[in-house]
Amino acid sequence: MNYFTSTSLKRIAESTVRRLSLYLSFLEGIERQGLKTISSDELARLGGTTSAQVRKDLSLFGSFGKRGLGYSVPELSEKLREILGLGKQWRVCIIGAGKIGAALARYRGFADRGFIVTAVYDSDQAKIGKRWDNLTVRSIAELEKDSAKQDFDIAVVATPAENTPAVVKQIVRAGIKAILNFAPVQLAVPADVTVRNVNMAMELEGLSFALSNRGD
Amino acid sequence: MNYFTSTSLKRIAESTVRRLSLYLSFLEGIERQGLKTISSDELARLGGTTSAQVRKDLSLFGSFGKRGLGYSVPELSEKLREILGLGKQWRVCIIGAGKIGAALARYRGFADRGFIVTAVYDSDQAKIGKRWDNLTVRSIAELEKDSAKQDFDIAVVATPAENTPAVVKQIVRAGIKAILNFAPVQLAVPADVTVRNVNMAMELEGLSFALSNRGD
DNA sequence: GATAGCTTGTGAATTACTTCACAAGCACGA
DNA sequence: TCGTGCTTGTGAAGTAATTCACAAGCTATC
Repeated sequence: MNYFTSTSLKRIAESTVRRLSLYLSFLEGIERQGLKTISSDELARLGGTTSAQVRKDLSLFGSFGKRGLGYSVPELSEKLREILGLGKQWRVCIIGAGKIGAALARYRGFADRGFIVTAVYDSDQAKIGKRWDNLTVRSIAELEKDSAKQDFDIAVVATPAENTPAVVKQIVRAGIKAILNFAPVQLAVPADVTVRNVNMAMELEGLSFALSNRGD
Repeated sequence: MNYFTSTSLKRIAESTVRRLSLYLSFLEGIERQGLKTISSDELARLGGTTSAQVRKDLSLFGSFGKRGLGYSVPELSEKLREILGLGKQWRVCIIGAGKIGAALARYRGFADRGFIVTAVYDSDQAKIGKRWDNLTVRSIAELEKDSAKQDFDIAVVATPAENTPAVVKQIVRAGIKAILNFAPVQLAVPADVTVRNVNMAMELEGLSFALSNRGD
């Protein structure tokens, strides 16, 4: 199923997708508590939004609730997992075997959600060949060739800012269409490659701004 | 200077603040290259946005450019640092001495930008008292009392989901007004507390969604 | 000191996102 | 079977963010 083409022609906003993700995490908690149904109003309260927003978000993909009753928790979870593409396992490679790369390679949250780290790359000769748990750090030069075999879905970029543009070129050349970027630079990629940035400096500066500009 | 009250009455959107942060990082790179001026058009290209957007963002805070010339790189950097509140040092405490907390405590990027980690807390007796570089892990029970002395500006939450609501209550009670949240839950805080969430699962799911819903 | 060439700053127009508000539908009890 | 109470799904209205488009202003050159 494909929500850009078959179901609807609407472009789905990134903010909507973030909320869907959030709703799913709430539903999983609620499922564990054993509750069977939930209303848009309760979901909204958990997510800090409005019930209309919740219903609108879901209505972009279909009609999953029952009037008068709310949404079936397991059914809606399942639908959200399907919408978000969490039914399958995604093959992830990490580029950059520094501190962040190392932390990510060990991060349990990846595997828990079906994101399997299958390789780690670096350009530093000193790091290439080192073993990390069950992975061996490989040369970035091998990425394109490896990708042909392993068919990576997602590349995680955890390289120093200055190396990043070159690394991104190689990722694109390897045909990978999704990038999770931890480097503090904006990536230049073709339109068919999706990038999500995680940039701690930016988050901290947002807090700094808020603290500096409160009503006092 | 306070951009909510004195300069303008406009509420500044989070997306605007993110972009300002991004512009600043570009300007710093350009400054190192020794270039003296930059146009809104060049900044826009670096940031993947439009020149009108750049000019609009900056115009919310004043008029920093010269028609025909562009913006002075050092002058605009300085203005942005001022707007973002980066002139001073912010006192940061980390709550949660697990893997993420440990990685964050050592993260150089904090100090580089004026965010000084001055304490680490946990509720686990096994962790309390351990030394981390020049910090000792303290009991979360001490947070409120410590904060009265140390006056933390920002709390970084890196606790397991289930402990997080209780931890957040203590942060709020300690009078801390800004939280960087790594826990995969939505925080309930009063309106005068600013929260930024860093949630890797959500980013990955965004990529998963994009991969699942491309035109094919 | 006039002209040409750029680039800003900003109202107006457009596009995107959120909220309102209510008809329609379901469950349950009388 | 009918009525009551609740909750969805969704057009319409409202709000927010982005882009357009152009007058105004600066620099350099002749």
